Amino acid sequence: MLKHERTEANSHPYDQNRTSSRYHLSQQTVNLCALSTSGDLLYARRVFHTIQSPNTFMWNIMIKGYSNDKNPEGAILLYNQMLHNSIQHTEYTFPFLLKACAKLARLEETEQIHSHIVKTGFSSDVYSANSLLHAYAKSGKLVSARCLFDRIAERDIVSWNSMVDAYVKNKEIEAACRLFNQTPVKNVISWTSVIAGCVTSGSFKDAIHIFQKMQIAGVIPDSTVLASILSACANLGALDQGKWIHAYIDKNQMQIDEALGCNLVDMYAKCGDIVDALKVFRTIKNKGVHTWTAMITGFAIHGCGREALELFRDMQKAGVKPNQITFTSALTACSHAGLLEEGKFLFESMQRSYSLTSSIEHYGCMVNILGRAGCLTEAEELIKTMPMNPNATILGALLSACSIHRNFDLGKRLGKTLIEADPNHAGRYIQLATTFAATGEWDQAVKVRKMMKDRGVTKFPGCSSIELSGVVHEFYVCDWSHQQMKEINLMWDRIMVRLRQVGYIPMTGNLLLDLEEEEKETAIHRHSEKLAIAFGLINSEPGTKIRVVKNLRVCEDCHTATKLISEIYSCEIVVRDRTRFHLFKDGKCSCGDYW
DNA sequence: CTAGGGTTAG
Repeated sequence: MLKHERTEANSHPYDQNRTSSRYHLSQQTVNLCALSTSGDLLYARRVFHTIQSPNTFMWNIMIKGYSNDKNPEGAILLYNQMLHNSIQHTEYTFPFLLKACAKLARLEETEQIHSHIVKTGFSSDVYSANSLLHAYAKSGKLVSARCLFDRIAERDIVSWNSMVDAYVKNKEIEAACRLFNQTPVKNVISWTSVIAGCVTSGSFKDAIHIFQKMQIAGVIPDSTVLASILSACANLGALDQGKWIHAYIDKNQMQIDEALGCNLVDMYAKCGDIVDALKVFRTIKNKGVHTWTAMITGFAIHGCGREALELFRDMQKAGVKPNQITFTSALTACSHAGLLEEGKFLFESMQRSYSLTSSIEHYGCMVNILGRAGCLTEAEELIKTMPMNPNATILGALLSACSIHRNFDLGKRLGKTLIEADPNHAGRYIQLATTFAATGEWDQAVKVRKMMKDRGVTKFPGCSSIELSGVVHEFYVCDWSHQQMKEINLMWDRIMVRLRQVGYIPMTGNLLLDLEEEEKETAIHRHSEKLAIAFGLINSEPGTKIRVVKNLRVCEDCHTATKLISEIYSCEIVVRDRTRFHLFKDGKCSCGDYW
């Protein structure tokens, strides 16, 4: 096809008196259009096709232009044309071409190009080898990538970094760290790769630790690594660390690009500081969909449904189109704030006005919204009529709604289905046992507990963390290893005395039935958030906000106790749950007791 | 004219 077009161009009258300077002009035009970010690839291609016999340089430029495009397919097509026309390669041809293959994760083409590289004698070119390594990694061919890496005679820093990144992207974090440690000379990209690897694998503390080592090694952070670290801070709820990064950015007058701004907003929001999140958000110019979505999510997890929806409208006024994730955030906002009608409207408009397909997550949000409002039949109906099979999350959401609205028949049915579907999930057994207990069917409840025990299913350990002067302290259920455990126990005893004075009764009904009543009390008082709160009260000035981050959802007893503690000690306690924030103040919680 | 690193939900 391409050849044909060129033949047509050749017959064009202007081409009859083509001069050398005209050729240069075309060359420059192609160059400019194909390479500049604001360039016009289509136009470059048109001009390219008017050139009778473009040299390799021009072909390379065109391939490069395509390799940077959203759809780099054209690079491969052009390369085929090049082969077809017997155009000679240069060492510049392969890196661009392989970049396109990498983007498209095209293994077959990568392998073919590999053999071309060998045949044409470019195997020793480190640029081509590194590009090839990267393309193999993107196709998931770790073994081929490593094999190639081992054979590169003169490995440079890019070879090492690409191989580390190959392990990271294929979820082999340990191998990545091993290779990183062997890397002879490291730059900021080397460090970023392992740090990002830690972040994606959930090792947030490791990420921060490695970042500190990076600074000790004298490597200057750039905005990419800071974006990763901010994400780690957001996940940990490490506000002080995050603020330090923000100050670093300001002090060094670093440009706040989309990703950095987005992560700053996300960090403040997830660390419980919605005011600063909004402050940063407002200063960001040219906000893209990521940034808007991060802020909407921030409002959502704080239970600020109205604000989230208002921002959703502002976003569209600003001409930014919401994507599927934006809708998940907006719907989550509705579910946490109990906005039934708004949620329904959003869910419908998503397909109608934005032609976005609803994923199972969106249906999940709707089930939560309907479930919270007590529309259980409607929620069940939605699950039945949705185009995909329900997963455990969605049925779990309906089950929670059943418990809240005391629809035990449906609850029991769902509980059984869920255990069958996911027999290693402890929470499902507990949900079902609790449902039986609620209807007085103790023997059934015991049976479910026993089934869980027999199958060796164990609860995911609850963990709460609290940041104190830049250090994140973690507490696990029934873990006594913290240095200050003695003081924490004494503090908790004192808290208990005052709690009982205001009429608090430990809620032990939902606990393991084979424990004595006293043991049950001990067990719930070892819940990680209670340890963290006691620790926070010991180590901070009276009146200081106490911020706790929990990996699971807060239990009802802890929720009640924390409300009372906020009143007794006149302090604000912010607990970040698995799904949202709870701001405890004057004996009340911002979630309105629905979570 | 070359190669490698980041973000929003659940």
